[in-house]
Amino acid sequence: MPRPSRSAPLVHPERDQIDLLDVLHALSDSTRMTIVQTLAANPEQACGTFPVQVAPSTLTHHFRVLREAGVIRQREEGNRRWSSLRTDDLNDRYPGLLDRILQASTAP
Amino acid sequence: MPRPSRSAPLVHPERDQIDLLDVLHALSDSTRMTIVQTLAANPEQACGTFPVQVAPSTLTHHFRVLREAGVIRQREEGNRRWSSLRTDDLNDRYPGLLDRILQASTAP
DNA sequence: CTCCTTATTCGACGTTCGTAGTACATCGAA
DNA sequence: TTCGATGTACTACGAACGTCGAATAAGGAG
Repeated sequence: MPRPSRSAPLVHPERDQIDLLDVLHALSDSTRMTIVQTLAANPEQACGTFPVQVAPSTLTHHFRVLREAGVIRQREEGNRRWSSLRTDDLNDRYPGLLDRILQASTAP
Repeated sequence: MPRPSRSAPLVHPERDQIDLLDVLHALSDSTRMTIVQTLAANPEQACGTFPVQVAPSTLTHHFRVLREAGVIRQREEGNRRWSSLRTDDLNDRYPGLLDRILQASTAP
């Protein structure tokens, strides 16, 4: 099936359904960590504007992993898909976790 | 090869060599998370005394993943292998990370 | 010494993962 | 309308993962 656009809405877990192990797994990949770091600096960003060197289909896969883990939220606008960190939801469910991980990701 | 005991020492990464993505990956498995939670409550514990329902060889595998990620330290004493959290090393390299993850792991 | 406990290595199995190529649908501009 | 840009779905493949059983080795108790 091609891109469903308006027919099939994007799947996002509820705040209370976010699973810690899924979050940790989602963040344990270098490409996805780069995506999250980029989103931490830019509140909202289109898919194709991330500094990663992977094929577009691979990028789609990583965005889905992050989205289904509850780390990011995606919304469609025209032809683009905008991604943003679910900072509030994550801070509410796992206080301070995201900040610590992002801080740790900058260690040498 | 059977257990090398004294010949091949256990492999532990140096404090500065601990990689965040390896840590997150190590903690993204439920069995290993249970191990870490148990070690957080008990300072040192023998391998066979953890509340997990897996085969001994599987347990050995999980301990190796945690050890090579730098999450735990293992030392041999007689016939037993004692495991402990590398709390100081982790706190020094990634301040607060372990505490946040452990705190998050208790969320309903 | 013999036996049991502890924990390992090895090999095997299914599953999941990261990656890419191809085809395709949508949008916007020329 | 045509065309390019954007991003996805599907498919496939090799690698890594979680799991286990069997064989093995070392230590401790009898």
